[in-house]
Amino acid sequence: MSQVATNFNHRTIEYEQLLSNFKELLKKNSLKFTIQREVILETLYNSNEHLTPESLHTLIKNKFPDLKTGIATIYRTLSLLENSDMVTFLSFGASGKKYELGAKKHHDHIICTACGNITEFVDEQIEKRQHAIANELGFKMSNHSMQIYGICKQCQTK
Amino acid sequence: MSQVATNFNHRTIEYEQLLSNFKELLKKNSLKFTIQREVILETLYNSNEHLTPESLHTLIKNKFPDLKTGIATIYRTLSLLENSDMVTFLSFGASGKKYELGAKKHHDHIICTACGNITEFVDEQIEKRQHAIANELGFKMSNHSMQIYGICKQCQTK
DNA sequence: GTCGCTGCAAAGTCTTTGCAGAGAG
DNA sequence: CTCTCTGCAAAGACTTTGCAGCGAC
Repeated sequence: MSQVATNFNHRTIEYEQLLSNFKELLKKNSLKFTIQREVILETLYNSNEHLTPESLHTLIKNKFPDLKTGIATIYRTLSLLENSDMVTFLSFGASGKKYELGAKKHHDHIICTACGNITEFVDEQIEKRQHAIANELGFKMSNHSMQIYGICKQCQTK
Repeated sequence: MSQVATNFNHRTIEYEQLLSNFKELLKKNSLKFTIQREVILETLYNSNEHLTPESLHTLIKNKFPDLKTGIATIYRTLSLLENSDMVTFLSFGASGKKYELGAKKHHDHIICTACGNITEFVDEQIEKRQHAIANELGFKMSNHSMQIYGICKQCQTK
């Protein structure tokens, strides 16, 4: 186990669970558990934001300057996580892909077009209708997402 | 007026309306109405698909081989249309941006992850809830979008 | 005639890939 | 010890920009 890990400050039962899922996934595919992969997962977990590959990279470089993590590794790990459904990417607006941990409960997003902030929400009625619609159209639904765009309270008062 | 235009086969009142909005928009900004811009608008209008810049370019090259429309012009025109809200882009899945005319009535999308096809739909209940949610969260809603991902009927039987 | 537009090619971004050495199992 | 990972740099894919000649008005 890595030295680095002992520096993390937001370790929780939830995170331990996530980490062990990840390790299991790796083992099942004869992949290796490396410091880089751990740091990426942990950073995604500890961030409240939705991260781009670039911002993830910067965060990691700042927190672990000695690790010299390459951007290519970030991309490789994100797509590994994405293919294993541990992470979901959002591609709202202009600014490229943003990633979030998919382990979290399903939710939708409401995005402020002024400040770029993203708030999460869930609405049961909408969830139900989405299933109904997929059925009506003969689709076998695997996933869904919804975004509302607007101006948030704070930006309205500015 | 261009020679080219007389070749189009799906001219409708709706299209004429769209075209005249476009011309007005151009005039207002002292921009010029060119054959290329006309062809792009018309091709977007006549296509039932959601087009990528690349696929738009190919369509146009095939239909008007003499025009030698450059890909750069496609990009420039799409972003002009986008900034004027005449066109909306969707960025589902992996395959980059797809554009659709925004003049059409609002609708959501259900996407087959096997064949990539996109079907449009509208659901009143969902529309209502979206407005309600934005209100609850103090957002001034400007727009929203929803996607359902799954496997379509045809792909299920394959 | 003026001034914006276009195609082309070059330059930018963002993302992926090849490779040789490092490191997990 | 084996075989996957990693960082680096080079290559790709996609998009934007600079420029000189063309064309709408």
